[in-house]
Amino acid sequence: METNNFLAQNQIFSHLDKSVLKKIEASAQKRYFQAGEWIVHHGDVWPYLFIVGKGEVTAVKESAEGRSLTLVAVKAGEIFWGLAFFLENAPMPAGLTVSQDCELLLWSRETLLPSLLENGRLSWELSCLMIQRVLFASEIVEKLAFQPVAGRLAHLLLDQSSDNSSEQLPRDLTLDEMAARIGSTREMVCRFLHRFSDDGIIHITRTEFSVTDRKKLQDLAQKVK
Amino acid sequence: METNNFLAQNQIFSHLDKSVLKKIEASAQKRYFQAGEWIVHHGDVWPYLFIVGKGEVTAVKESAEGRSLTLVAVKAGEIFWGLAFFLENAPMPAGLTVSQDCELLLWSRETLLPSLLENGRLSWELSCLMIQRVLFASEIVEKLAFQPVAGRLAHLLLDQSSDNSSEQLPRDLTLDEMAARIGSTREMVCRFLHRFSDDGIIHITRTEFSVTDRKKLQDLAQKVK
DNA sequence: CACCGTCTTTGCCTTAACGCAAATTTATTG
DNA sequence: CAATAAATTTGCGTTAAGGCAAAGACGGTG
Repeated sequence: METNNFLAQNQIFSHLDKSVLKKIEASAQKRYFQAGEWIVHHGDVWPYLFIVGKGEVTAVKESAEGRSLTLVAVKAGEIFWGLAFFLENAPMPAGLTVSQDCELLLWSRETLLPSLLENGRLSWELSCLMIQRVLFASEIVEKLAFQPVAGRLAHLLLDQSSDNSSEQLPRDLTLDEMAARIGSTREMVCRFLHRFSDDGIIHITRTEFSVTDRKKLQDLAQKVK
Repeated sequence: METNNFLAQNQIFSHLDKSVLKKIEASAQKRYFQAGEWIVHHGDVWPYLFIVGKGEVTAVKESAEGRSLTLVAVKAGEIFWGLAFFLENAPMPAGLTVSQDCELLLWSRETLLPSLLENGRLSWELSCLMIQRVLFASEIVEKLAFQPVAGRLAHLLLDQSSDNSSEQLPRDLTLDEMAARIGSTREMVCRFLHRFSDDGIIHITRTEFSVTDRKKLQDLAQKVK
């Protein structure tokens, strides 16, 4: 089974004995979802922890009036959970939706809890993982509270282009998706993209974009006005 | 020692054997701080976990231009930590400051980690605690992203007055402090307080306030425009 | 190729939020 | 009680952000 290998590569499970790993692996359910499907809706009680085998899952908050905010994208090899996995009967504060067709390996609370209680290291690693997510949330808060839209967008563009300095990159997010990630609207994103373009910071076409002045973009992202 | 009892009352430690508890308790340092002092500044690497014995500690994010956002208030009996307790060399994403003279019982990473690794239950409880904090952060995000200032302020007022329906309550937060909790400014808070008052939702004097129309206030807090 | 649905772009207008400065009130301390 | 500091309140002007609507642009698909 290649899955064995797959699990062992994960930060959380990597320190377990082979035997324990096998037991845990055997107790997992495999589930498949298609892009656009909801795995869980906001408010549901969902006591599962999962690792993404293939594809991508995103956690999304939604306001009554359709606006939404993407909190995190969980990619292949990464772990995520329903709140009720930890806190019984706690409803999801955000929904989970599938951004790319995916395969999940998931455990219910009852299934995994015994292993967690027996293995201090396993629980510890889980704590560390959660801390990383706390950190991530903390950044979102900071940006929402202090950075104006321009700064948040600049940040997003930097993430997207990572280090690929000045290459042409496909625009694989729609304006609505970008807006959802930075907590704004389609129109705002569009305007700022073109403003950046006018200022010679990025170059943009309908299908591609490239960062021409990475430094200025970083300045914008830093400016914690 | 009454401290023994104190620790045992905590969610995290309550399930430990007396012997383990004693060992953990013995390994803690006691530290005292005065209101206004900083325990750690944003950006510092601080590998400690602590429980508040007396007083209150708050976690605060600050922008370059003096504006600040209070993330959480840690009260007596509650636990908090520096990021580096979990992630080596990770700098604090927020500072910790003392809102009321306090006594902390704290452990360094090296001190407590062995106990965590040995005791699955202890690590697990810690995970659960962190999840509660994640949840809290998630609410902050939601409010910042979707709720206008009025809604966030309404929320704060409801928290402050908890269930004490229509009693007169002391105004123990300054406008600046309120502003810091909802991510806005002194002036905004002042204006909305008086607007609420004009609308007959609250009654307010310089030193006290009371909620006269709890339902309307809840409506405002709900309105996830 | 014509049609449809989705996405992007832009102009125009409204509102929310903020910053500054000044006036006023309250608290504190010698 | 005077003097000073801190906190509150208000007016006024500015900017950021958003909503609506209409006009392109594009990619399919029949």
